[in-house]
Amino acid sequence: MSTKNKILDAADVLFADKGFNGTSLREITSQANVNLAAVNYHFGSKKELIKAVMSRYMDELSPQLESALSLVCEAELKPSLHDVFSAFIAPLLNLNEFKENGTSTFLQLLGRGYADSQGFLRWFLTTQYPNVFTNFTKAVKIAYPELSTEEMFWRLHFTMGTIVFTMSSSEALIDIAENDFNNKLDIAGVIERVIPYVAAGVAAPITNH
Amino acid sequence: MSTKNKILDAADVLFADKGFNGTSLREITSQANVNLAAVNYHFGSKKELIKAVMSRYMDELSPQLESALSLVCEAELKPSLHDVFSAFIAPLLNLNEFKENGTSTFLQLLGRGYADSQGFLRWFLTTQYPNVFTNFTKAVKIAYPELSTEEMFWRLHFTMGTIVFTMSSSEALIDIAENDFNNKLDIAGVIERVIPYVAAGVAAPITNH
DNA sequence: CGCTATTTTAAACGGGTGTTTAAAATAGTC
DNA sequence: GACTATTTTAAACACCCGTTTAAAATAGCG
Repeated sequence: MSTKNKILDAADVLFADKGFNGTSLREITSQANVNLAAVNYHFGSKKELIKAVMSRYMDELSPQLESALSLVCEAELKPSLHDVFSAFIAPLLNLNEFKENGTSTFLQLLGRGYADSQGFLRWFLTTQYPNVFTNFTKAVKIAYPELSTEEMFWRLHFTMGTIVFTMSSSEALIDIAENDFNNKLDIAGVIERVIPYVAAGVAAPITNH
Repeated sequence: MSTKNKILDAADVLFADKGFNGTSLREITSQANVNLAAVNYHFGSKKELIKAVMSRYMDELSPQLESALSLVCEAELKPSLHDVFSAFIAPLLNLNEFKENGTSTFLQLLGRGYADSQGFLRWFLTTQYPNVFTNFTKAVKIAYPELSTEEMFWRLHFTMGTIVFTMSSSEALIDIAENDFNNKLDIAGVIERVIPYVAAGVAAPITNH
């Protein structure tokens, strides 16, 4: 395997686990069994490495997500919000074939990206992969046309928050759930539980402000 | 003002803004106009300072929260989930009188605590202030008795995630919303919008797994 | 005032950080 | 096989970190 990929593989697990600021290049390179200077040689800087880690997932995910969402939009029957959110399941779970534990790693990385480094990663993702966002809002608009654009903006960000936060602490939550309820879930089980929640949240009745 | 309070006031704003790992003691002490060594003199270590920052808010918040929740539980009419979540509004907004921008600062800190430092703050809060959690689940149980304990566990954590994540990026979101919709919200406005969302999420119909 | 206890201060400590350098090793090509 | 281009390496760089030290300043009190 190339040095570049060895670094990426070591980096995304460590980044997901301990955050971007919480992971040093020395941890990454010793985990990857490569020289410290290799990161700056191949990627230029730590910041560029972070972008590369995210891009590897997004390049895999975003085409699948776009086609799944357009399938929902062009269906014969008007899709429900549950349909729209369910469109995310298959592409997300496919990341597990792309890389071991790919789904939870990616979602944890997403959570880290929103918390760390005051939003530079949010800017990177929304400017680099805008279609995912626009297609998603389009699908929601079809499923729930009464929702104003502003209300939708807020509810989609609440949804983003729910997913991202849940996944970034999913390992801890899965452990607690196993201890307290003797019910061993995996990441697919968590997704199964969060979809009805966010679908109902977005579908909440409109209140006057 | 005492050195101790000058440190606490500077620390919680910086912690909320840049995270615990992302804020150095030197930033804090120079912002507070005190000597670097004062942190270790008055608090012992950075970790203890973090606990002290959180405790200052929790000691103010948790009694109000407990009484608001018991009021909901002991009402004549069976409370709705919306009632339960609305019980949080007043105590949270009261933090603005306790300290400038107290509400959003505290909620941002909560979000940081869940992301940073692999959950030591979650442990600290749940062991130090367990009544908030038990009273809350009790209230939800009354409002929605059909929900199994396990399903409730998950939905309450989804809710926690929604709130915490939203608030930790609330400033950025408020800015975007103002630009795109010419609608200047404050933190109370965001809370007003998130309550229907989480109430509907927790109230979502039960699915079979 | 004089004495003790508390608090503040400047300086240093040991260690970790991302990044750069220049030499050594390897790969690719004529 | 010689020569260039790419990649890897060990070492150093300059800087920031949390913490500790011991002296100086201040406060409290009989």
